[in-house]
Amino acid sequence: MQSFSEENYLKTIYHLGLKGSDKVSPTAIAEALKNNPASVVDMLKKLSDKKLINYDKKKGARLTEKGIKAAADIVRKHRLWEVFLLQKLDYGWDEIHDIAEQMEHVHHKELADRLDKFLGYPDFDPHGDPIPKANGKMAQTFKTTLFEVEAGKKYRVLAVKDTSPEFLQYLQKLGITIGSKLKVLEKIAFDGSMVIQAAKGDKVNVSRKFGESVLVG
Amino acid sequence: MQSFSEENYLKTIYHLGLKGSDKVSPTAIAEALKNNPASVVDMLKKLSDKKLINYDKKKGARLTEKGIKAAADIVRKHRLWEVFLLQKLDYGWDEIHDIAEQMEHVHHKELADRLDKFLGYPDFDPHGDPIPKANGKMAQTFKTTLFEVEAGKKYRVLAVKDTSPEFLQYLQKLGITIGSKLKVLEKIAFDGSMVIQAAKGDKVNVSRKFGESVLVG
DNA sequence: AATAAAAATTAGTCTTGCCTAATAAAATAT
DNA sequence: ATATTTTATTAGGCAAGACTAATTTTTATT
Repeated sequence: MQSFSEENYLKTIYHLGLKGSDKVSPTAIAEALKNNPASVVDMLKKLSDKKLINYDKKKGARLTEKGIKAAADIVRKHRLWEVFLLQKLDYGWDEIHDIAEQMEHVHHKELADRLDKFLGYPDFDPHGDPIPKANGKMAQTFKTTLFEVEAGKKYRVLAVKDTSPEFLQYLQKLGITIGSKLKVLEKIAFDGSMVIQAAKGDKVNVSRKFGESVLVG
Repeated sequence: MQSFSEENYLKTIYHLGLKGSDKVSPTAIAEALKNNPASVVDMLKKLSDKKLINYDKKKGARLTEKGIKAAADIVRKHRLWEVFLLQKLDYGWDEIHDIAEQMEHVHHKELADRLDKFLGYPDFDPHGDPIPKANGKMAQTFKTTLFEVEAGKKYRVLAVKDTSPEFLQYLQKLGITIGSKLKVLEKIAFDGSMVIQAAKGDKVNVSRKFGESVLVG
């Protein structure tokens, strides 16, 4: 069993490993965790001893099979709890992350599976990130942004990429929430903006930035 | 904000304060937490400094207003999560305590209230213990054990007092679970045992110990 | 290749929360 | 009232996980 701190490192290495194409270095980890690089080196040593990572100055930190399993489990729980908090407790998009950050560390062998079942086996969390399955695999992150879709069609809002209060308040003002239906009326080639209409809203023109922040399907 | 450890001390002092008639002493706390008394003394000093308790060798540890609020909040979350785990995730009576022990430390100002609402404002947890309300008050713990009831009447199982695997397996074997209806057919004065019949079960004679472990209403 | 800049590492410290051992204080028994 | 036992407290240590400062190694620049 890992400590909270160890789990946070594993999670960070997992994310950095998937994201960046370059190696997962102590400085990168330190930056992500807002820790000191010296502390990171200590921890990398510890995680190496526990066979959760392989660390090599050249290649950076790499999760072992065991480490991947542990990290994916934490990410899985994090994202499942986010779904729970949003769907069941009616929390806002901007609040769920910090709470899930705590809940992901709750341990019990069947917890993730039971929660998954209770929530109806969701594939994505409310931020559009795929939820790892029990086997560690995850749905291909096939997110389409509103910006990419064709004019004239209807879509459903699946998630959002931006969780700033400003954006969320704007969405609220437009009557858009997760699950809302949107119709794309027109795409303006000039600046990437588009005219859309929410189920029970007026026609509005939204910016390219807006379009890129809304995930639909 | 308190650390996990501080929260566990507060919770323990809260419970010991309600239960026992005598003072909450370092040894009593140490025993409950399976800690060394010396460690307890350290922590009592710390909690005193934080104005969460008053400690006096004569009177023992007493929660301040602030301490009561903090402790009740933890207990509230613990018991609400127990209800969640049992009702929503279908965990067994014997498993929920340890998980709730972890979940009670998740912080967010509205969390308890939202969870409470989601669960339909339950008054008792699955072990029959009253759930503190948002204001810190709790329903009078008016638990009737099966042992105390009259013969000839029907009751509903509200909770259980004993959570040993042996007892829970026995219940399962008898087809009894939370919410089950029971009919008390006969009470045997000789040894306090009684003949009962579960909704879809046969007549069985159960011991006094059994009767005292089942809470009904 | 020499030098400057950035990254990694080591050494030493701090805080939290626990421990053991030793001592002081209080309660209980004789 | 004194001796014994129990309880509380102090002192000193330890491990985890963070930090700063100093040093070494690596990478980039000229």
